[in-house]
Amino acid sequence: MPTPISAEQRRQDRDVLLDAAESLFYERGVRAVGMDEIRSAAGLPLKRIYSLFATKEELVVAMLRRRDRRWRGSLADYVERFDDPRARVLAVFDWLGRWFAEPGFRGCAWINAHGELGSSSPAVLDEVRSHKRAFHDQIAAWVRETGSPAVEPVFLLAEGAVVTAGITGDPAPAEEARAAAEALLG
Amino acid sequence: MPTPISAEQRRQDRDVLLDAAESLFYERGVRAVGMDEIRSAAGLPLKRIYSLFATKEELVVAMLRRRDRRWRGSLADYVERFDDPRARVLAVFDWLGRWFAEPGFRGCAWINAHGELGSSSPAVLDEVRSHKRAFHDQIAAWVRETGSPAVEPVFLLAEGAVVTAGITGDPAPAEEARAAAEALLG
DNA sequence: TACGCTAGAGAACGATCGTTCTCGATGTCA
DNA sequence: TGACATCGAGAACGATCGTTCTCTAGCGTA
Repeated sequence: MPTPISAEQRRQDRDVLLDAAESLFYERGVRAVGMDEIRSAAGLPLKRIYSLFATKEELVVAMLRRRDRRWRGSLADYVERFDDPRARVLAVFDWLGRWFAEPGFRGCAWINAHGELGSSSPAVLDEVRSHKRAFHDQIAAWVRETGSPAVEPVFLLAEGAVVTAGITGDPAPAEEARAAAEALLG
Repeated sequence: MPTPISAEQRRQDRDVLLDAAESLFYERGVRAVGMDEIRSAAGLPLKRIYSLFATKEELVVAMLRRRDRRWRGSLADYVERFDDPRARVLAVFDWLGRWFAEPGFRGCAWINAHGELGSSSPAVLDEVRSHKRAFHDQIAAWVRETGSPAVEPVFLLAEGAVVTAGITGDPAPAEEARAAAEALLG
């Protein structure tokens, strides 16, 4: 066999590819970014890209899935450094506030993907719904620990803050939502 | 002059065109819908379309603007049939719940447009921001009438409910947000 | 009636899309 | 060393995009 590609090389290429795809898709939207641009950003031959993901749609789904793992992992890491259940719930909004203030923040990648592709790609729709369900359940578990029944309001406040900060470019909704959550937790 | 087009014909064509564009864009996203499809849905020659709007982007902006007038008008009509300030704020969520339950509901057209075009079209971005500001200010005025300072939380709850109902397809967030608003108004 | 203009229908244009194919280079095994 | 499998680079493909152009039909005016 001449020059086969190692499993490790594949994993590494996959990561590089997903990095490029994620930042381009997030920045400009999915349909606005062509495969050629992803290719040049990733520095990978098109052939290799299509050997890793058969279609652009698969690449989008894989990118959303990896982003979900990282995004929710980072959130959990931040939140669970606190011991007090109430502090944990409020920490969610602090974490969101930091995220909103990051340069290039442009709202929620899943909400954006849903608006653009939700009606034409069942696979993307599934991925978006499963991310939102997971985020919801994460919040629900933390809220329940406080003994408060305000699970849904806290989730809706978080979603509202993400969307509003994404559109206005102002991270203030994180603090506003945090204050409201504080009041709702009682 | 041979067969010139009356101002009234233009207005009527404009409406038919915006109707077709609005439903197609809302249903499938902007980039997913081509001008030819809009043409056949509107039953208008391409030439007329481009005499009404010079570019697709202008058509999108005009469609968002007209939708904003209608959407906020319908909300205000519903809400302002109530006299009690508190009832008015809660009525916002009832109105949202009815909207969520409509067939074909697919979230907020402005949030969707923002995710898809916000980073590539300044005109669309402006339109989205101005709609959100107007909706925010509408809610703010109603909340202030109750004497409660909970302006931002009520707005964030509404936004969170719209986004969540749009993704899950379940209108329940309207009631959940309504209950939370009720608690926050005190 | 003949002319001038505009509207309609849709072909055409150049660009770009996602995806596949070609082809020469490269390195491995018999 | 020679045969061959696989790779990278990017041309090529067919489809589709937004937009413009062509051409004919038909009306209003002289």
